[in-house]
Amino acid sequence: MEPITDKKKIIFDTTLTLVRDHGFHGTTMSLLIKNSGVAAGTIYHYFDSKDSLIIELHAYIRTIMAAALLESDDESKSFKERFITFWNRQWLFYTQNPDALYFIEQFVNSPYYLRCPYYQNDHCQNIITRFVKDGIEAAILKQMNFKIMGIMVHSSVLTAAKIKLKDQLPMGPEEVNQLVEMVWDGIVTK
Amino acid sequence: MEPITDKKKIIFDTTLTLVRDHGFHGTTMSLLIKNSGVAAGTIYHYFDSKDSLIIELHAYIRTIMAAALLESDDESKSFKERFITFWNRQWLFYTQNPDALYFIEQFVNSPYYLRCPYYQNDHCQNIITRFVKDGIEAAILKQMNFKIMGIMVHSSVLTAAKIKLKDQLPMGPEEVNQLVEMVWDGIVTK
Amino acid sequence: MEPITDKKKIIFDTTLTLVRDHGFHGTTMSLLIKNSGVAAGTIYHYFDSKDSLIIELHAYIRTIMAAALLESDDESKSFKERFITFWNRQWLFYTQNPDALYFIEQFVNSPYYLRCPYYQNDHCQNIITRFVKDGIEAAILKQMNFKIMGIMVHSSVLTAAKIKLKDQLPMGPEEVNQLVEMVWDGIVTK
Amino acid sequence: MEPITDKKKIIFDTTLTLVRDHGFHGTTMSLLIKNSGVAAGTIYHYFDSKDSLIIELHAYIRTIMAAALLESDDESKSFKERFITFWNRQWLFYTQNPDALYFIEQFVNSPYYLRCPYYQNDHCQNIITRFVKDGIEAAILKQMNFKIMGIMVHSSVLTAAKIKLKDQLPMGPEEVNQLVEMVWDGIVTK
DNA sequence: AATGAATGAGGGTTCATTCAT
DNA sequence: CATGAATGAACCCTCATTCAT
Repeated sequence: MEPITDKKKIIFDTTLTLVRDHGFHGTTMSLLIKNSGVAAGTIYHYFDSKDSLIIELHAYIRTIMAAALLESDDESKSFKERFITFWNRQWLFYTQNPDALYFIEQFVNSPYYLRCPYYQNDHCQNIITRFVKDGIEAAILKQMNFKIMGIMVHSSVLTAAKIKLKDQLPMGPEEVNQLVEMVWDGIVTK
Repeated sequence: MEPITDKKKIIFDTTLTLVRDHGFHGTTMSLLIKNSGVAAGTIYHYFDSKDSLIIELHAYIRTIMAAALLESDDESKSFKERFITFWNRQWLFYTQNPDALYFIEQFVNSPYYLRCPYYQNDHCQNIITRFVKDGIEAAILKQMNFKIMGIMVHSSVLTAAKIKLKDQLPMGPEEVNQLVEMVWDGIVTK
Repeated sequence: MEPITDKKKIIFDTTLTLVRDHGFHGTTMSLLIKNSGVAAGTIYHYFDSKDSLIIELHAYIRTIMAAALLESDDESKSFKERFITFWNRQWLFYTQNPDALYFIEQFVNSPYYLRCPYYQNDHCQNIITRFVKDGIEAAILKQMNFKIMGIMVHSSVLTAAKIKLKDQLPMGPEEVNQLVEMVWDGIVTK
Repeated sequence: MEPITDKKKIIFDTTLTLVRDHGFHGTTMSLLIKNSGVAAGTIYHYFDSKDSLIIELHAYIRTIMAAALLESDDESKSFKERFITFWNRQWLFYTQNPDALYFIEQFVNSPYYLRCPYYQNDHCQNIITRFVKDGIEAAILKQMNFKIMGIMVHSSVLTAAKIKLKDQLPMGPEEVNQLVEMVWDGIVTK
């Protein structure tokens, strides 16, 4: 990925905020122009179209997210401990980047998603999936399709983060621990 | 709920299909007019605006879904068996009504949702939540906030159904059974 | 003119109020339907179109106005006294029927007016004009085109009434008397 | 007042013509777009809405009119001569700018007018009113509310111009002189 | 006579996008 | 690189009007 210029970053960040506040549909180019302070022509200098801006923004978020998730995985620890770390790291990313979460949720459930080149083999969850795969092969986790299990685990993070962000139910450290235990109990071999 | 006139039903059904094919934003009134065969004025005779059509459609789907889920719950069976039945019934509804699933997913992740009167206490999942609550109180299920558990369980159905509908991973009866077991193992008291 | 049925009167009166409140353009058929409580079909039973409703309403107002103005003209009085009576009668009609005044003002300045059969020889002011004509022929009033003088006199009533109705300038009996005197001094032979 | 760009002037002029030909209501945006040759988006680049276009156009006409009326007032002449000059200048403006006259008449009798910031203290007639005020204070004119007299005088010009433009009654220099004399005789102290 | 559901042309307006500067 | 005036297709919606009941 080419280095991201200042203008591009401004455009990305503004779009992200707009999508959170006005939804996908409500994020019009004219709003983006107004809020970013970047001229129409300039935006079209960096992006072919609104669609490709959205798609590139999605890729950009994935890059950031991947960086956040790939921090040191201490292989000396137990598998369960490593799983909990993975789950929490993803949880942290989503809860600390609510704009990104909201954007991704909208993106994945929109026709845009179908146009992504990586649409097939990636649900922003490759990392967790690969880890899960190892667990299944080592017979620590239940014997089932690892991709399905990966998606289910990732979905549990996503759902938990959305509950947290909606701020209508208690979701402190205790509740989070309960949740990870619940997910772990579900996937681990009995 | 008042009886739904023919015209209203036609409008609802056409909208549902359109949202699946073109997404929320791509479902324009002119498309709806063309595909439903109902005149613009007529649509606005029944609905105040496009927005309220969408919101009413959501309420309509929920009514249908509730009816599908509330079929006889055999209390003589074991709690686990009853849970599996609940899970499967919801799964069936989503996989047999993919338009509804797609619509709901878009709806819930859009600014529309915030405007629903029932936004607070209902995620189209009250039924499963109430059941889960009983299980927790009976100490069959883990001691945790029942609303959170309800949302998590419902989310597992939703995610599974989406995997099925995307049709890129195997999701036959066997996989479904594995999934329900996985979810059950997660929530049941150890 | 045929006797006016109840429904017709309701429609007329509602239209008059609507035109005052929302202006000519803002008086839509659907508003009229809602406010009058008369069904769309019924309105179209009595009137060919919105245009003809408006035009008939204008004719209706003129009939009412003519009746109000044609009250006994005491020919034994002096010409000036009779003039003042005429002026005041017209003034009273306009100030007591502001809806009618507002309607007429809008009507006369709209393309509707051109379509009136009586457009040519009547400015709702025939009565004053005929009276003025007598005064000119009797050399009491200045020698000039009597139609022009009639229009000018009528215009003075209209303008005075509008000032009164706008209620931003003092317009009590004294001011009205000053005004009639002013107009009289203008038209009377020196 | 900021300098008016070419596009804005084209839009103004086209609107003025359209309002004369089709009335206020009949001046649709699509007609304006077609006749002006300016794209829809461009019109909305300069004006917030059709309403504000109309309101700004009114302000624009007033500016032009004020300029036309404010030409040299020779204070060495007699008050009557100066009055006649004022009256005639206003008369000339209206008869030479019939579009403007027709527009103003419609505007003043429409709900738009109420939304003007200058609605209260200005009937496009401040100039004549100020002049009249001086005459009253100098006891040349009758003792009465100067604002009312100003409105009445202005109304006489307006009515005379409308007679002229309707072209159904003779309104040559002679008739105009008769009219000014009539108005003067009305307002001057006896 | 009276209703009001149904119509669809046309209303005002916004949109993503372009291009001369 | 950057600008923002200009574009016109397409948007949502309202309108006067009709007609089966």
